[in-house]
Amino acid sequence: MHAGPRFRFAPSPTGSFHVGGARTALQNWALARRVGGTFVLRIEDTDEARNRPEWTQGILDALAWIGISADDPHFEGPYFQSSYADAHLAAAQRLFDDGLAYYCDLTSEQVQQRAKDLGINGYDGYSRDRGLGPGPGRVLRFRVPDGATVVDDLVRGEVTFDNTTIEDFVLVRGNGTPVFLLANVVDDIEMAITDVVRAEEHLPNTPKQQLLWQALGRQAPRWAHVPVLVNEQRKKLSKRRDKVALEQYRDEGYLAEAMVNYLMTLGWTPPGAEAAGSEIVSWTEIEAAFQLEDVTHSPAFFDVKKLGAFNGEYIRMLPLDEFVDRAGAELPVDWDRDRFAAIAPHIQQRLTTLREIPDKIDFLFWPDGAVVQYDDESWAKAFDPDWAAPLLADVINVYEGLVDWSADNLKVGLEDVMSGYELKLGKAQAPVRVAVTGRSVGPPLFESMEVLGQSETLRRLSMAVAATASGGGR
RNA sequence: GCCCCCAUCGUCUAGUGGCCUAGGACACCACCCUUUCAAGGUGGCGGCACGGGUUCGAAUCCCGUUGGGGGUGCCA
Repeated sequence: MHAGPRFRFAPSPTGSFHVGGARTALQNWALARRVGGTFVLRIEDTDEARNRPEWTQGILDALAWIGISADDPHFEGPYFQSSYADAHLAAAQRLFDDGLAYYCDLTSEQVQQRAKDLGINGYDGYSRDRGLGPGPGRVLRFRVPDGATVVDDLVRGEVTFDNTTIEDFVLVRGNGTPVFLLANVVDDIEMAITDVVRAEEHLPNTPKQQLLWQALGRQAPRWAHVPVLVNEQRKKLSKRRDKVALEQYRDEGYLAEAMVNYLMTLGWTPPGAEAAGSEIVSWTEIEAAFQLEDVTHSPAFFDVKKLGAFNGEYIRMLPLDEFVDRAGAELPVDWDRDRFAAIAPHIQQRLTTLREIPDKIDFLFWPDGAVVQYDDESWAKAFDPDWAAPLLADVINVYEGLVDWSADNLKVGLEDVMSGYELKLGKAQAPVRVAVTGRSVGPPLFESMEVLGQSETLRRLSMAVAATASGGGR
């Protein structure tokens, strides 16, 4: 337990973890650790969520993936909103007793009707002075005081709201249950939260919350509203339209380090990034430097392309054995791990995500004797020249006699053959590549053939020669 | 409707009145390297929304316009 500031992160379980949530979690985490404070996790659970413990576990897993570990001394929780229900109602009662809230018997339809008739917006304070007590169907409303509410925001400065634009909002529903806004504030008070760092979409509700803190006799926390993440249409990232599930990126082979780094550069630039000519920064550096005052004010487009660029860099930075390890998890279980390790150094530089690996090297793992499925376009291009088939035959001859089956020798062998055709390596390798891999692009050819082995390589080469003789790739 | 926020290359951003001929990153283009594809290297394209002020001087301060976003429930 740390004595410092207490940052809260309060996700609602929905079955998937939003990348925007991941970013605010990370920001809270960086701050909490840097200032020696606490990251307080509170699950805003609902009835549905309570019946689905795996949703809560999903949040914990997602947080752990991006480096926010429940075992860390700066981590506290998880707490659950539902377990504070009594406190929510007690607070409501206090507000009523103190005259800071009052009951109203208007239904929402009636409120709407009144607004329409009077030509006003929302609720007009109809029951403010009617002295109603609690009763079935009656809601408890907060008595918004006169004046103005100034929200002092760490990223935006002072934001002033005229209290006349804030209607007497509901605290407790007609059925006796507290609304989210009240629950939220009471929870924050119960958990002694001192810093609320969250997405900008919550800014308009902040004056209500601040008023509630004050009415409950507490000093409001420090607020910070960071810009939202948007899609290419500049709309808030939504589950419906956009790819926002952190788990999905994880499953597609994005590295947590890359995701974390990218997320943190949205709305903030690590100091020194410009001088270094790179935005790739370690978490240690991020944690040491991140501060709310430096966060941008405008929404940021979540650019998967740039994420991919970061991811590629992180993959390339991995030590080879670690790359083999992590990539191994993405491979079909029946693939020979030693064989993969042999080709690994040659594909590490060619990836955006780990997920792409199988498609790039599947030809190394076809069962022996398999019929090569040629890509039509690749075949047509490689075997269109009339030298292709004869060259392949010559290559087979040379390769059959190779004693030391190594990439270097394979290269020399092809070079010997191609000199007779006055070809450059770039051209000459094409039919060989298509014959062996079925495609015109892929990992370095000679290294691939070395891994494939002599007999299987020769078999495939012969197969292609036979196919040219019969007039096509299929 | 009402309230709030925002506005620098296509995108993410640096910039807090003179260091700005507006810098970097991603993307894009060209060239180099090259065993296809990448990676790497070099170079290029490309921006202060608009209009008024303030000031000797404005991307930077003020006002307005326009544009974008968010909020606005007896949802969470």
